[in-house]
Amino acid sequence: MTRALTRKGEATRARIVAGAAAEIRERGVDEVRLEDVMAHTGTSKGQLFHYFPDGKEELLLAVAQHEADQVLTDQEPMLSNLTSWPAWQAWRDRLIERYLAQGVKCPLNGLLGQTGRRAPGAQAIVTGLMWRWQDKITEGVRHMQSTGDIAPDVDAERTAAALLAGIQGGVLLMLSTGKIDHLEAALDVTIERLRAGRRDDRKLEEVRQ
Amino acid sequence: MTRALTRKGEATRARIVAGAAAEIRERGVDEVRLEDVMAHTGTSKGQLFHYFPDGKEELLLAVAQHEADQVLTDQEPMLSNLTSWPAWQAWRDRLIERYLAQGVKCPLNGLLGQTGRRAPGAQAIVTGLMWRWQDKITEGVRHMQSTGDIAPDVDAERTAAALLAGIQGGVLLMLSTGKIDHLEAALDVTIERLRAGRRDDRKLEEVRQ
DNA sequence: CCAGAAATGGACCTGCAAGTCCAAAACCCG
DNA sequence: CGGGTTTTGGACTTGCAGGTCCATTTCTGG
Repeated sequence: MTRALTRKGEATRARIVAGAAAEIRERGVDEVRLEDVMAHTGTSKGQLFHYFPDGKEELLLAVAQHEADQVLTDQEPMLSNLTSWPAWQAWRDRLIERYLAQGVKCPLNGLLGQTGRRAPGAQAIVTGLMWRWQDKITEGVRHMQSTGDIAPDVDAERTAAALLAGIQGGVLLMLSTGKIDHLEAALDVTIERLRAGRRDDRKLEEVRQ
Repeated sequence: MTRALTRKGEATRARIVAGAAAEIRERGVDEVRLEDVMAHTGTSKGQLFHYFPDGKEELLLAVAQHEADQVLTDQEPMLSNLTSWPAWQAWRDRLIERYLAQGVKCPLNGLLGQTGRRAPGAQAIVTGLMWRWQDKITEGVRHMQSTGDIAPDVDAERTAAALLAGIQGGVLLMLSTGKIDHLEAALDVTIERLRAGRRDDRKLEEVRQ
């Protein structure tokens, strides 16, 4: 019943989701009409409601999932290999690069605020994304602790939460200011301090000896 | 010409803005119809368009300004007196308290994403708010440096940017997770490290002597 | 090649919410 | 008071975007 999609159907559905996502990134959630999606993807209204019987809401949900997946994928393989300071730097650079390229077009922007109220499901998708994201960072911090690059008394979970907050806020501020400074500051200050804290410890030990 | 409001008119206008703001906080920007505002403020359509000739857009702009002003006001007098560690703590506590009380109802939420595209003016309002906010924090950091509580080599501007990003991200994450953990983590980790950095320096100096 | 199912196109319907308009009431000031 | 202005109420218009429907075409499996 729920499974009745031909290969062609599958393709069309994917095309609609991708097109809608692009359109939303470009114009914003509430500026996008179904008609825009149709024009942009070369589909008809019949198709839209064939693949998304619940209409716009269902489509937005699919787009949300699509975009959320993309966010983490774009950070790989760096995000899953935060095992040395150069690796952290590479991840940091990738983030900056990605959001610089993306500019003001943030896929999650609309998802959080507006869509979040409309579709309760969207909220869940975003929340899930954030958890996964934070888990990856926590994992990275723990690994650095295991190699002695980060002091063992650092609360990995808490630090990851703070760093994630900094990233999200940095992106958010980029949306209104148009500059990437806050994202850079949040990333660099946090990472620098993680390193510096350890370096100070070492200095302390060196001096004490 | 631009000035033709009686005291009564002034009052009505203010009532409309305040009512609309409340409604938006409660239901979200795009769920609020002019009719809702009318019902909630006991006004008629004629009045709405009398005080806001450009309609919804102009009203939203007025609401944005109203809310933006409120955000900083709510942090006073702490925000303007970040002159000791207890003062920083008091400010931090005020922020947490405020956002805990506010819950998921963030006035800026809609302003950034959705309204930002609709009304270019709203973008400017939010950006202005962020600048003023960051300036206050920078000032606080500088003051702490002048009293020797924060190391002089700390980049005040950059640190403030990172802290502001953390706050914004923390609030944002609260909107989707419903928990205040990220905001707490962002504030505490950053402030703790500002203090710890200095403490380490002192330890270093003590040990060296 | 042929049923039956899926995919497609597009005309049509419908409801709603922003915006218009004007007449009546309240108000201000000399 | 009284004339002019502001304020108020609410009926009416309008456009639009989401959603419905069905006829037609294309695909799939045997």
